[in-house]
Amino acid sequence: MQSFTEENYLKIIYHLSEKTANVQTNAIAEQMQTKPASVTDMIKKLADKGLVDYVKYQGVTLTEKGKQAAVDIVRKHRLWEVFLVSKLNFKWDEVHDVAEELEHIKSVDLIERLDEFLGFPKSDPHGDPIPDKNGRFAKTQFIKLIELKIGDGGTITGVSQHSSAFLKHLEKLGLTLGKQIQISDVTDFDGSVEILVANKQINISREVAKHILISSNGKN
Amino acid sequence: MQSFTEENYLKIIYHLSEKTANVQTNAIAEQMQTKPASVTDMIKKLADKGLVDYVKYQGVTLTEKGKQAAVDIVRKHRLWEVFLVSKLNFKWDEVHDVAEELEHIKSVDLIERLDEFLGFPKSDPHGDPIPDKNGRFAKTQFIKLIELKIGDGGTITGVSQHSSAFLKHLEKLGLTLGKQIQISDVTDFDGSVEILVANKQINISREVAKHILISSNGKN
DNA sequence: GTTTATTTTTAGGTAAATCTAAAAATTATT
DNA sequence: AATAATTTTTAGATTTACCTAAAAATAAAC
Ligand SMILES: [Mn+2]
Ligand SMILES: [Mn+2]
Ligand SMILES: [Mn+2]
Ligand SMILES: [Mn+2]
Repeated sequence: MQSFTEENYLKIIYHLSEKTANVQTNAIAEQMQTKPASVTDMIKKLADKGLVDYVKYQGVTLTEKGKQAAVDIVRKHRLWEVFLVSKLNFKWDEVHDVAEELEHIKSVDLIERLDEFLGFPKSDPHGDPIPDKNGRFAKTQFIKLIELKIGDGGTITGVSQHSSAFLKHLEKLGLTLGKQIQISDVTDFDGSVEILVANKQINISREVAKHILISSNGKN
Repeated sequence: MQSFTEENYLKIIYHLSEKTANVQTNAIAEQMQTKPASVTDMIKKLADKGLVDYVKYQGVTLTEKGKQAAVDIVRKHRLWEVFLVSKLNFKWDEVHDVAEELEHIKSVDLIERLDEFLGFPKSDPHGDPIPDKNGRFAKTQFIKLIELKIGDGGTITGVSQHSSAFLKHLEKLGLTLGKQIQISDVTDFDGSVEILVANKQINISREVAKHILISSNGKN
């Protein structure tokens, strides 16, 4: 059984592992909003518990056991986010902090029943996939909106940025999950993208386009 | 903002306050499953924070501020218990430990929305009243089943014992909240009580009868 | 009203998770 | 390859919530 803090470390290491195999001390410290010295201490503890493989100065990788623990927390986090949005009418930009606490409630029964209550959702309010109780993810095929060509279209199925500011901005633009979009034009000057959504033409910055994930219908 | 531990202390002091005005160190230690020395440490901290009034060797009483904090936790605990039973199909004997964790989630928004989602329940699965967001309890008029006379009847509206063993036993006897009962006889020999419930005569021990709360219809 | 028992507090210490400041290892730059 | 910059680790403290053992205060019994 892990402490809250250990669980938070495991989850962060898990997410950082998607970018680089060996996760660095400083990267963890930044995410945990703590100091590198503290991270080194915790890494040693996690290594002792067999949750990470650790070679001094070389960063860490999750062991199978550590990965399972991490995925379990991700599962809980995302299921709670679904609960907050679909049952308690939270907005998608309001759920993260609360889920950050709820994910640590320890009861296998609770999370299985919650999963059932929610109808076994496959993704959370930000489009992120929810692993099943065995830790398996449904395969997802996303492409960044920025990578689409003029004439390409698809459905908004996720975001790769979870800040409240970004999510509120998308909402104002009408760019929420499930919306159909099509690329009308790409501006040479600033890389901004002209898209057709709900029969309206809107312009979004390159920065915004980078963080919208599309399940593509291919060319049109 | 209080820590989990501080919150647990406040809640326990609150419950013990219902029996005696000045709550003793040893009583707190027993409930917290810790040692009296640890309790003294924590009491000092709570006194420093203005949550309890403390006179050495004389026990503690909650200040207005401490009482509010305690009632707030009781509110969360009971609302979560309702959620677990009414939405996730937990049994009334399975909810306590999980609610013990959930009650510490810090989000005013969350608990107000949960309250609304549950339809502003007035009592929890054990019949205990749920304070509103201002900390006010609806008045309740309970009488212990053991105190009823032959011929008296009423509705089961609460229990004063929350152990899983007791609750499972009640369930097996068909003595759940809302059931109508009437006293048929009281045995001189062992003080056990003969009652009529759902058209059946059953016998319950004095010990069981002590912990069932009835809203009485008076004599019959 | 002493003596005894109980309750409560103090003294001193441990473990978890953090910190700052300084040392060591690794990586990048000339 | 030597020097500089960056990253990471150690050393030594701090805070929170505990503990045990011993001392002090209060309550109960004789
Ligand atoms: Mn968390
Ligand atoms: Mn999410
Ligand atoms: Mn609790
Ligand atoms: Mn209850």
